[in-house]
Amino acid sequence: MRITSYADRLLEGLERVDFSGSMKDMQRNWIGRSEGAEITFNIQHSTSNITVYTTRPDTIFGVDFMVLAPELELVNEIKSAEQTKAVDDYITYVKSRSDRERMAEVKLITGCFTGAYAINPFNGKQIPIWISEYVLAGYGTGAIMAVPCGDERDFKFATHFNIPITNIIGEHFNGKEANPTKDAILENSDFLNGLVMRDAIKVANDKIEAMGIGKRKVNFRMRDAGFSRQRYWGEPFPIVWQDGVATALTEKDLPLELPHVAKYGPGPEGEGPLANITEWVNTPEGKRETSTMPGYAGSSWYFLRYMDPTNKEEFVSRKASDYWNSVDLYIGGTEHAVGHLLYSRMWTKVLYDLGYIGFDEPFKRLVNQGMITGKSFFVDGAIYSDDVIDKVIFKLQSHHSELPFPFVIKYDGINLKRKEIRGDVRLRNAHRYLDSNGRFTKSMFESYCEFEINYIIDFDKIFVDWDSQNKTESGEPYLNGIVIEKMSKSKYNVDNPDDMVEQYGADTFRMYEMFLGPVEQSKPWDTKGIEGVHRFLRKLWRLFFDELKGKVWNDEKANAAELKIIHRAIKKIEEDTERFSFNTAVSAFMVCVNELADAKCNKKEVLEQMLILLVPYAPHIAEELWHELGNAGSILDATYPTFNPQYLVETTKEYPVSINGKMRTTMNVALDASAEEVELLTLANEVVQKWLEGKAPKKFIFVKGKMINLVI
RNA sequence: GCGGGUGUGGUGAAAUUGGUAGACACGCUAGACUUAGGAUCUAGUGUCGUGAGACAUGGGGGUUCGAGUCCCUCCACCCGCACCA
Repeated sequence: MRITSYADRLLEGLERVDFSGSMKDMQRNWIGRSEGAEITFNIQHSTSNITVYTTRPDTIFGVDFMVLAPELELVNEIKSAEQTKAVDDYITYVKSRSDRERMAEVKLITGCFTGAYAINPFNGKQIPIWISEYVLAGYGTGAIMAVPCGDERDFKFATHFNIPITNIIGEHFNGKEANPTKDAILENSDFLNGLVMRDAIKVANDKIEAMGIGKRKVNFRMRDAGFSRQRYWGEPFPIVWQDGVATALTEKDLPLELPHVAKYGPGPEGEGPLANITEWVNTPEGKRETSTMPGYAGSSWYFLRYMDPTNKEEFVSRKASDYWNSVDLYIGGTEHAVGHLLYSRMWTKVLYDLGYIGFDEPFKRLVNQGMITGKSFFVDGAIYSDDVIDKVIFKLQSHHSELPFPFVIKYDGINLKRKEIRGDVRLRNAHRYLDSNGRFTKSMFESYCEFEINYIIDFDKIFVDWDSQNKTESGEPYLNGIVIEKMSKSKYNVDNPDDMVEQYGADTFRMYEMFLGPVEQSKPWDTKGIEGVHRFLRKLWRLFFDELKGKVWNDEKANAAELKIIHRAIKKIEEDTERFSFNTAVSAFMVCVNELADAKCNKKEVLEQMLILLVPYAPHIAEELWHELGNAGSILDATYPTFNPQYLVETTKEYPVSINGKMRTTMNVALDASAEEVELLTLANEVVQKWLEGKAPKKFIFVKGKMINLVI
């Protein structure tokens, strides 16, 4: 799927949407637009040439060598007779290395001289051509011009292989490290001499294009995406094949649905599971395509279908999509930043270009909820008895997913020995075995092991070896290798929400998630606090029904104090909800319920207002109590309460009184008192007089409605 | 390495515009009611100090009558990306 064709528009569209800065950065970074030039170099004693991509054509006179990706066919063409063996050996070496190894050993400098030379088109200088795995075949042209005085990797490469370095930036280059500046004045650079590099880029590009040896070029890091999967779960392609020709199904045969299958095994010759269902694959028109679409196919446009879900003619009518327009608010995680959220933006643009919808960005506003983090426990090594070391190590390396646990050992009581395992070893699901202080102690470890392993070994040794400083008050040792990280099945640090919903109900769970902290922040998951929210909902219920007395709610008229309580809540909850501050809104509900309980207010007039506010936070209990109050119809159709400021009007304020900025006492003063009146009251205050010690204050500061401060 | 974010009690956090730091909860300590409590209610709970008070928002500096909030600087942790020429 040619998402690269939309790269520029995907960048441009980011200017028009309300996404977080980091989300925009991640997408920009992923698209990875760079402006530069392609320059073609002739090769000495050869009719072939090399085209490199560079963003710094201004450094063309600092080129000391060229580097090709080892995979390029050109390498075999140009390698000299003397270097053939070395080049072939190097290519073999590169092929033997996995991507994993390459990534893990970025700092390892490897490479090989090809024996060939390129010619600098401006000064005719011979430039040795090397190959190295640090140049990627898939980006740009797979070839670079190396400028060691200005590029860190080029510099390290040159130093490693003793390639002489040309300095084109004078004192800006110290010979010890590259300087990637664009602000230096060029030297040793022929027609670019004396120019600031930033400006020289344009001059060099103009000259390169005028000479016909290259052209300006924009590159993207983003790649096109494969659009088929050898899997069962995914939309099937409405395509049949006959004699190698693909034909689309006619509309009367749509939609094409997945056939039901008994099992999902892979098909023959690496095909997907659908290939096993011959009665589905073989049609009179030919063989069906057996690959299915990737996950991002459906997720790229489902929100459009929601606008017109029963439409049998089109995926969405223009009338419906014009009415609903793009999504006003999307709440989702950053993990979709460069997948789903980029693909759906592209699809929307495609559908817009085809005229099917009238907007080209799917989501107007995007709020990223923070990740829920979990505690993971690690050990950096283990103690084994000799007879099982080999077995355990083998299991670690070859069956990592089946790894039982590094302490699965038979301890013979004598032959203990510490064996380092490469990398930390995760104690799977150890977070379920913590003491009340969240520590993984020796006794918790014992219950953990009974569950996981067959043999128990010398615990004291493990715990003491780990860190002898870690002791609980009772002297019990505990492990300290805790990492707070993303909660994830693959990290074995998850808690299943279903269990909590089972125990407390969906309202409690929902509200607790909101209560944890700001939506956009990542938060540690700790189920201890859930009790507080659950208690709140029970307390709310008791405003309506008493355990012994039954119904306690009544139809009495609310008094001023009660109206003040509920209107303060209306104001706060509405404001907090508007700014996505759900945690403080939940606390406002708690304050409201606490105050109503203290005031012994069980009045329907007040309570039903609160229930309507509560709908988005605890929908089930709100709906249920709404009906208990004798209301017909759903609470969802009730009118949202309107805040009335007159219930909150105050005539006096309890002012904080500070001396030199430090709060010393408070004073109740009428809100309409003048500054002069307040000053007299302040100076007469007992606490203030004590601090003044008979002296006159240097300065009196009064901020109406806020505070009083005396400088002495 | 580059980009983004976060640091406040024992814990999750609040403080929306520079104006009473710790709201609201969890946990903990007492007590009440109870055959019982994993129910409910009451009181207390940042640290030090008998007290008046002193010290407290990652560390250090600054601006201000006043700083969690603004400025400079350093540190730690988390999340992305990572040989992108």
